[in-house]
Amino acid sequence: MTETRAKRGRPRAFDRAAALTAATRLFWEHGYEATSIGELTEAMGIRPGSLYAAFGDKKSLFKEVVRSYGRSPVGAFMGVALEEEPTAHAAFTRILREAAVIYPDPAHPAGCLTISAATNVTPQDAEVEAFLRNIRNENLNVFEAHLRTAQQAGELSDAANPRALAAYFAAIIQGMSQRARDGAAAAELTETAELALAAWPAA
Amino acid sequence: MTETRAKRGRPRAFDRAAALTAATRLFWEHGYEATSIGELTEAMGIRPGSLYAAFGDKKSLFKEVVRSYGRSPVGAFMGVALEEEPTAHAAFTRILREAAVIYPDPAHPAGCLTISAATNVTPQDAEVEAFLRNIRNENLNVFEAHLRTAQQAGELSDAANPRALAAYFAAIIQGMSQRARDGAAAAELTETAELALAAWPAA
DNA sequence: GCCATTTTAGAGCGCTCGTTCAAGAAGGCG
DNA sequence: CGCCTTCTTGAACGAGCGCTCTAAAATGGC
Repeated sequence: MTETRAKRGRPRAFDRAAALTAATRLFWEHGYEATSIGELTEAMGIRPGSLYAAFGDKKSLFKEVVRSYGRSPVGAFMGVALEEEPTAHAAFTRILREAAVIYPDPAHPAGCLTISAATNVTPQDAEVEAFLRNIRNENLNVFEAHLRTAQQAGELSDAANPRALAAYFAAIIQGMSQRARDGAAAAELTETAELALAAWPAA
Repeated sequence: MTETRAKRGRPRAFDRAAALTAATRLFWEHGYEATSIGELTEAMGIRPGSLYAAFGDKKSLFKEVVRSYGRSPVGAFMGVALEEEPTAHAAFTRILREAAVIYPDPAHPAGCLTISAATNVTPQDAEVEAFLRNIRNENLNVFEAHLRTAQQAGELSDAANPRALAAYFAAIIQGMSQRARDGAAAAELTETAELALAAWPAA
């Protein structure tokens, strides 16, 4: 399913990973419904038949894009910070500071794909909207769990509310993504990150 | 242009304001492109010809919806708070606390129309996206001007950065709107608002 | 060398989109 | 009343949508 070497049949003439990257860029920039199959095939350098043979329908392609994005450096930096930093405070500090630099990076479309790629959607694509919403709410649960663990370890004041703090960080991150899409530069977002960190409960 | 009494000709058979409200609800819920003329005419209780005669094309209708929303209680609460509260701190406290209650209010679609109604858009409707983005960035400028004035009046520490503080509040408000659309209740958003207010610079 | 298998290119499917048009209906005004 | 103006209705326009189909082309296995 992942990288099975085709034995029989005509070999694929295009780079599947490169095509997926091109699709990612389009969905990231314009969102799910505002990206047409025609734009996708042109950017991916293939014809519709090849797209449907390699990725299934548009919905499947989008979900594969989202999964691939979640494994990429830009999409996974939060999980990496939570894993690598020794304390919760260090982890969230790093998350906000990195988001401030990553979100407006001109090397890719602004903001976070998971946050902004399926916000305006027709009723028949509500499933796609829910797919991303579930990821966002699951990330919030990861934040909460991490903060709760930190509290039990004594890193975080007993008076603090892990769920409330997690929701606060989720909101500021989503806001920073939106601001990046509205043109905010890394300098502004870094100031926002520093101000946001003032909410960390006093020891 | 606003409410000119029609003198000659067949009178309009529908309530223009009620139709605008119905359109507002749809655009608010699904966004600009994900709302079709067919859905609009059905919700407004009119036929396409009547829509085009009364509101112009889809873009014009949307812009009128946005302007009308900006004059409604839900759309204007920030400006009201800035105008009514005696200090900048009181104003932003009120803005965040009210947003926490208004955004998830089930009496209307979740979140802020200006923030979320044109985020995913095809290239040919980029103008509509820019129309909302300009409003958001203009609101940010209003925040900054208000904070700058407060600083000159001695309400805000000289060490504070009005632009950075304005951008921070803009980000948290946009994040709260997104969280409301993701299902966050007033209780969670109120906690977020209180945490966000911790960023206010010490006197 | 042929067959089975897979991918390719390109045309085209049914459907919905935003928008327009022609004809009829409903009021004010002479 | 009959005219002028405006609104309503319902059908229809061209364009683009997601997706599929047919044939030809390109490989490995026998």
